Amino acid sequence: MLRAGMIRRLAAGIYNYLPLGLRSIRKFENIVREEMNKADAIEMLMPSVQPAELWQESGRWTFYGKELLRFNDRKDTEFCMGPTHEEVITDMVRREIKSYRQMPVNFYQIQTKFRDEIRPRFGLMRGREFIMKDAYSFDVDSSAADVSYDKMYHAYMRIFERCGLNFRAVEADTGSIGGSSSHEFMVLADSGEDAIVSCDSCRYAANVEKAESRPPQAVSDVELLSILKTATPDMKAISDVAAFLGVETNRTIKALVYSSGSGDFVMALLRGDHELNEIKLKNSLGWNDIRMATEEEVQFVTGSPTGFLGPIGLKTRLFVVADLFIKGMSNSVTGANEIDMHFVNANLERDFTVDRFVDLRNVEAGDACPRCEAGKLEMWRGIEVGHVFKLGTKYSKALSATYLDADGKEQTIFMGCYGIGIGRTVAAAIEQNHDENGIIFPLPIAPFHCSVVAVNTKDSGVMAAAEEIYLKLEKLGIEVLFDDRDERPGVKFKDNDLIGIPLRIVVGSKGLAEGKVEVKIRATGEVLSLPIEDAIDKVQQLVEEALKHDE
RNA sequence: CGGUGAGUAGCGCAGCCUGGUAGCGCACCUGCCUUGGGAGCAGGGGGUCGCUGGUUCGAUUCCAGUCUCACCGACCA
Repeated sequence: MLRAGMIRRLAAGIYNYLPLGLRSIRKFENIVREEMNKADAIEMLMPSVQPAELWQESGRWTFYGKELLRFNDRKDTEFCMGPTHEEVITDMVRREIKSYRQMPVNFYQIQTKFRDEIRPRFGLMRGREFIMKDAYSFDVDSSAADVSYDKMYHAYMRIFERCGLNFRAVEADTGSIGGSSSHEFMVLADSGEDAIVSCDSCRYAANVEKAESRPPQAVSDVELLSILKTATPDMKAISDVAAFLGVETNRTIKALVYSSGSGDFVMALLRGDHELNEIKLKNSLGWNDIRMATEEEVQFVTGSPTGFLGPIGLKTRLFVVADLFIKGMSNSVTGANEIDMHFVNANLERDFTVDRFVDLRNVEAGDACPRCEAGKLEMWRGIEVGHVFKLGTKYSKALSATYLDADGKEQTIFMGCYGIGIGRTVAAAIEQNHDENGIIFPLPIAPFHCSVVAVNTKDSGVMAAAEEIYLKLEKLGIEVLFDDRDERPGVKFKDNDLIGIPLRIVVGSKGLAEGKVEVKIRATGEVLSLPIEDAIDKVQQLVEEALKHDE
């Protein structure tokens, strides 16, 4: 986008939207608006500056951390730049909605938000200031909220389908927004920041952060060998230990110590060749924060340096959670909590105990699908462009947003919230659709549908024909960019390719002598030499086809 | 916040080690020429060398501090 002159950086993570970029953004906004309206959501606009007291009321003033940009006004009252609007909308709704008869209702807005990201990058993909569509639904109870959620889910499907994007809706972790369940909408692109999996035979799809792993049936009747303590000098990594002892890494158990940041520690056990999913661990413990324990902390709680940790012979009482796969393991290798020592033939129950079994590992490509018998998981990279949440009563309770039901009893409102990163979606569309010459915009969000290039601006015949075509197309409601710059043809072609206009009509003196112009389709590279009127018809037909969508 | 690197013309860079009044490519302006895939020739404009202080007769260059940015890690639509 930077190269194509669509945006320009003003400060770290903060961008100017140039005319071309803005056109694309507006295009997408309008698609979002149409589909939201169609799904019975009502547009409104909330301020980007929000009072601290609302955030204190919901408890997120302290919870949200540093990416909430805070500041004081002249009276020293605290404010923040809104990173999201749950508090504001809930505050509004608790004043306005009093009766079950006022629901269901869904409000949305397209607003600039600000999150003071630690590390903004990739242009609009992860800016600090960004445009977002957010919607909030309010319902009388959980099942009504599910209906609202489904409506939004399907509206989102339509939105991204209309943009011609290759995407997946996946189950996701709810992060700091909270709530009971959520789906993310992921545009598939190799440069995506998120890893997602989908089943090759059923409809299961999830973010790797969330994706469930299915352990194999526990193998019974394995002869338990007697446990042995063995010297493993300087063997810290699982691969080293396994190689040294001559076993596969999947016969080893690795132990990791994590800290809540507020004095709590936990030991997590995983099969040696598996990877810990910190989010699963965090959620299973109900912690707000999680980080790996430091070398000193590990020494303190286990009495051993890292690299030789295990569940046997811990120095202090430590809560031990184990991945589900641990259940099925026997005669395993594990650290002895002593420098340069490991146990072999360690067995659950006999040699060590586990406080809780939880799904802790990251799934991998090829894993069995957690939902169906036949399926295997495939892995993709994706860019998160939309996210829908069932919030339940998290905010309505905190801010006491209630209504009176048919019996006149006070009830808590059930909420849902639904976001789409506007700028990010446009950026993701480009990420998914480009080649070495530049952007290949899907027509519905391209800044223009078609361009008209006059090869030689000094040739009055060419200019007249080009202008005529331009005017005729405009009259047909097609968005046309007229490139009448006095530049060499090569320059104009390159620029057209770069900014990704889907269709291009080239008017040159040679073709014009035969009454023909050229229509080029950016996506396929297809070139058609047609008489002027046919070319116009062709463009109109292609544009209509691309904009068509189910009502 | 941690690690790394960089701030010199609009953009990309050189110069700095070994102090002596700043240069290259692209872009820009003028003229000629050229017009189907980023042409050519000639001429021209443009810099408080990130900022502050120090050393020195003299600092883009050496020293100290400071700010900003980029890349890599933990957070996120």
